[in-house]
Amino acid sequence: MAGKSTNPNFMNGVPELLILRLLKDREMYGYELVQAIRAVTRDAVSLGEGVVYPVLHALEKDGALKSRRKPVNGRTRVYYTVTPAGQKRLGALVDTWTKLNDAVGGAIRGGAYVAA
Amino acid sequence: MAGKSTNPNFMNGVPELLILRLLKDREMYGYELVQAIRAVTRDAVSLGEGVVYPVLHALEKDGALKSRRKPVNGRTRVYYTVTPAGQKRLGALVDTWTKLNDAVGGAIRGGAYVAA
DNA sequence: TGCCATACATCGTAGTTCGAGGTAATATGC
DNA sequence: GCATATTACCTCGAACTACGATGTATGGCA
Repeated sequence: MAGKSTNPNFMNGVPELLILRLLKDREMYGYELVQAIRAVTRDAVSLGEGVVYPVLHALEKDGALKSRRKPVNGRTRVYYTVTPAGQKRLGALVDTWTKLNDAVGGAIRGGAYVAA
Repeated sequence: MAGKSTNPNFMNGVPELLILRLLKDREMYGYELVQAIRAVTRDAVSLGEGVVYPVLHALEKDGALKSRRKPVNGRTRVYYTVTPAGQKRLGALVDTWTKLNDAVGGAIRGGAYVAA
């Protein structure tokens, strides 16, 4: 119920945010994203392929991403780029994240609840 | 799929953290917590009773909280306090939250991945 | 008396994330 | 030439959270 030795439960929504953010800088493919996320968060966040691919598909279906297939060395890679809708979505995500962050951070530090 | 007009999806695990944090300062009852959370986060986080009560029950079942019933003006309130186990759990939660926060914050701002 | 706030609680639904597993092709080591 | 690891895609079932709706009951107020 509490003891899941994998990623913590604050993770919800974070994969989507991270993926959009990384793709904003440059075109990438799924397998590459998996490693890029580990690298950019210095292993603090480690998403498996079973997380990344479904998010990618969902985002594309929602029109936030566009994909193109590109054969490289016989293997086929699916590269993703962020659409304008995706940029907007990323902006909203970052905004919400920041707000929530301030609120929770304040609660952790501030503690004191001044009753009416 | 994306358009949920309620709380964002970063919320996972946050209710538990917030509840433990508030109860660490002083004994409180469920209904009070619902409002305290709104107050302390300045409405950035708004948890319904359908969120707070189940979390309270789960935490007590896990030994992180202790409860006592106290009649006030004919109504019965269930007051909760944090156990040593709960304190430890809160500590771990805050730690994890902070780490994740740094990682995601860095990814949002930094963009570029600076190896070692 | 009717209504709202207090105060507890549970249920079904919806959405995420996770690990495990499955398919292929290329590169590497022996 | 052959086994293994790496690259690269993908899907599935299980588990968990969080949510709104709903239900019960009491006290205060008009």
